[in-house]
Amino acid sequence: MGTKQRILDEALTLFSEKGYANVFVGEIAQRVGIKAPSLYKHYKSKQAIFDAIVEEMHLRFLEQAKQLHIQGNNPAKDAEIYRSLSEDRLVKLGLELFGYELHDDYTRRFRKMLTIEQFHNRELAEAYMNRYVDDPLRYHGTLLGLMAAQGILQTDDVETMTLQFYAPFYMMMTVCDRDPDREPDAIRMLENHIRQFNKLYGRSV
Amino acid sequence: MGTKQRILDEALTLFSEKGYANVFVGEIAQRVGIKAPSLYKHYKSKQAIFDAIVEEMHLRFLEQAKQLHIQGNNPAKDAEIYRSLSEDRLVKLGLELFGYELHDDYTRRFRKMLTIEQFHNRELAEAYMNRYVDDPLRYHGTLLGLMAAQGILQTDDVETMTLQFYAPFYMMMTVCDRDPDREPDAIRMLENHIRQFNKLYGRSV
DNA sequence: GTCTATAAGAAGATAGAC
DNA sequence: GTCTATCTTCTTATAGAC
Repeated sequence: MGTKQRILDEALTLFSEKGYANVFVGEIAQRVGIKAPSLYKHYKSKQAIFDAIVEEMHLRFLEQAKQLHIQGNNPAKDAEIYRSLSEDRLVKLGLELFGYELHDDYTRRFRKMLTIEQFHNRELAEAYMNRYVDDPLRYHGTLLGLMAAQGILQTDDVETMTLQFYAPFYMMMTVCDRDPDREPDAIRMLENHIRQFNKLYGRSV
Repeated sequence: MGTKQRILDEALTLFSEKGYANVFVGEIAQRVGIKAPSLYKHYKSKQAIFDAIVEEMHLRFLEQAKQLHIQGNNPAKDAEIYRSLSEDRLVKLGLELFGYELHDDYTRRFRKMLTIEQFHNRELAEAYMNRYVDDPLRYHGTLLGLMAAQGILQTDDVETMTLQFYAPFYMMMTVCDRDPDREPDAIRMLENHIRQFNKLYGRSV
């Protein structure tokens, strides 16, 4: 990794742990293994580093959202896949998605940074909500909606069903971000959640 | 309100909007209507202001948790009350609790401050989780558990049922903290959630 | 308790040699 | 591109008059 990218990487780590204002340029430089003034050959200011991180994050989020959309673009097929899934397989899929959010290093650090900075930056608040509320609700809404249309799940209110499916994942994610030690318990609870959801909405047990 | 309390009040507002590091002592003083040096007659440092806020918050949270516990202390009675509740009344109760969290000024500002500062202060992360994850799960768990024991709700897994009940409230709270304009929609969704929950777990419609 | 003036120090950023 | 030395600005905090 080049120096320029390493600066972004170390800065992101620090911003996600302490917030922008609590990170000093010298600190970033030190981690990269250079002195603070050298850093200014790569970025013209501390703010420019932050902006570059945000831009990189937007690109990644956009790409990930697009991939979800592509998958969601052939929804009949997706729903067909889900129809044939055993409950165990469904649990595995759900927990894999959760595990990815928690363990993908960039994703996790971006999210923690957004959590800290959201209240004094409207753009970041929107990014957070798109990524962790609206996009997932849309994606799972499409999928669960198709399963409902096919009679795999039974409901006359897909929006509410989707909220009930996704909200526990969201909550447990914020818990594990704060305290990674709670991950095993979170996984256990989410597994029970998926099985229970499956039962409640009428899939065979 | 005395000057000493007004300092805490204005500081809390600023900390909840920008985070500790982005707030300058002069800014707090200005809002109170005094100059920065005068502020040091009331608190010996910026950190002391922050600490006083956190202490006040702990006291409030403790008291509120105690009230929940007192209510939860006669759980048979509580469950009996819930048994006789109409669905409409249940919806109203749930949304009132939600509205309190959103609109009570101190609570809202404490929570936003905690959200910002949680990652570089373990004590604050714990306070957040107690207040917004563990206490509510315990409280609602007790209540829903009693309703299940009396056959008002039907489940063999109270913990999961409680997660499914509470998580949507939690998620919508974080949404409204970021963008208060979304509150009407959040309320609509939560109302649907409560009704659906009520149906799914077997209360009469 | 509030003010003005100011000290003390930290942190972002630049100059210029190598 | 990296360094040392330095500038500038901002911010916390204190001194001392009223």
